[in-house]
Amino acid sequence: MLDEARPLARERWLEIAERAAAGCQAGPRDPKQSRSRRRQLDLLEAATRVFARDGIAKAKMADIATEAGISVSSIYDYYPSKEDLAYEIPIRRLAQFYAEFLAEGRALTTMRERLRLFLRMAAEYAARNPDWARLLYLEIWPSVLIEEARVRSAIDDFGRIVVALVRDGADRGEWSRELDPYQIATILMGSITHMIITWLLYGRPADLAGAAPAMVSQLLRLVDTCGDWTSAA
Amino acid sequence: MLDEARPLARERWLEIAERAAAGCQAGPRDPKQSRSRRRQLDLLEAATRVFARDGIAKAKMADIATEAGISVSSIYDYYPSKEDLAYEIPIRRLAQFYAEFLAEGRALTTMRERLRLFLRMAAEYAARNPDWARLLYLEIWPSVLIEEARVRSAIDDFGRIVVALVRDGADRGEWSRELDPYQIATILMGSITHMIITWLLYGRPADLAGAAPAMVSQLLRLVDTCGDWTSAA
DNA sequence: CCCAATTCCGAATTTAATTCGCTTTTTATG
DNA sequence: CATAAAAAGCGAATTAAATTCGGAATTGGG
Repeated sequence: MLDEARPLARERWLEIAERAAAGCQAGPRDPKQSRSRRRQLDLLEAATRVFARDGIAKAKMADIATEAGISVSSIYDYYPSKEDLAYEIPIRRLAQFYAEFLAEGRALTTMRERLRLFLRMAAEYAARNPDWARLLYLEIWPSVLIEEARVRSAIDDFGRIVVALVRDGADRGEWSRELDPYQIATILMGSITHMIITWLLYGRPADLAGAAPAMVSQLLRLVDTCGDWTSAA
Repeated sequence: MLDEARPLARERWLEIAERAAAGCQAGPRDPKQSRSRRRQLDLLEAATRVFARDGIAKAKMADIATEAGISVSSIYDYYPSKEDLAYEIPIRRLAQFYAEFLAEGRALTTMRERLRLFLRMAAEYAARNPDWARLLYLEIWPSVLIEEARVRSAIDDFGRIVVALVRDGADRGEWSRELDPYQIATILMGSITHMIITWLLYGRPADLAGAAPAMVSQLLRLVDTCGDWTSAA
């Protein structure tokens, strides 16, 4: 049943990560004039700050407009509603995140290293973009209400990539086929996102990006039959 | 430095769990008439359903009032705002959950078993009360905005208990002192809550309570120097 | 059965998102 | 450069929904 003679056959993770990195076309409006294009970016940045500070529900369009230096009604020339404005933010950044992962992940040789990279990058990306992370992890990710296909899909890609990496690793014989890929993926994603959320809410660990590698090492022991014991810094 | 002669010294988990189970006094209003007392419970149940279905932000007080069979303005005789109404729900149920854990946990002898129990119960409780779980895990837990001390404290107790169990276990020599209790607690809580969230959002695993024990076994391998390999069902 | 406390509710009031119609700015063109 | 069409911008309504208010109805003890 073992087939070691299939090193590069169907790399699930590549296919999924490529699609995820490409996503994010067809935004609500594509400004023709350059002033407008600049304003749209200002608007997105202002919205990110206000949403991160007040939460989507409590944030006022008036505050966002002031912060962006435009009028309230102009916002509606860019996005049909407050929610659509909020959703655009993770959609764009997630695609960028997946693209960065793809670029760095290609260069690696094992699924184990790619898994390590992906989880580490998730923490680093959050540490580098705290406002965006607040919005994504504390407001949008868990929300029941989001049927908006583009957001849902961008978020789901996160899980799909982790599952694909775990399965690809099993295919390559980097760990046992007995492991349930969904269970392992749940543990990996859950632990990292929980660490990020704890950091966002309580500021602990103080150095999120610094703590991530140790966490990831600890987690990866789970995919080994019997992990080594050195890395629990 | 090792002190094996301190088996029962200061059981952190007991102290914390007792306080957590006691919490939840001093609700916004304590009805004097019996009709009113009954109505308040109807109101909380109606609110749980509507909040779970629509989310706190989109839920309409009018819907809750209709569902509870009272008028909109009467709700304000019980709770000062929509949010306070929403917060009351997890406050009550969490205290009940901690009380159940305390009752069952006392009977056990090792911290390892208590940890296993706590995590399994969290999944079972969510599976038994899906509306409540939607509200807690998808809306309230991650919310930045909750400064309301009673909610914050009830939720924080969840983490405090897990950390306490991990530390008590180390004190008793059930596992290594080298382990970072915060890191381990993050993994345990993050994995379980992520499993619950996935179940709430996507219905997978189909049988949440059934899948929990295997997940917990897998997780507990992390506190062993080298775990056994049989339980990854 | 009656009174005071408690509970209840319909009708304002208020806040904030969204829409609308007109003005200003930009870009392309003769 | 002048100018018209397209694009972008805005203030003033409109609308939706939470919250407040002032009395009407109900309850429980005497």
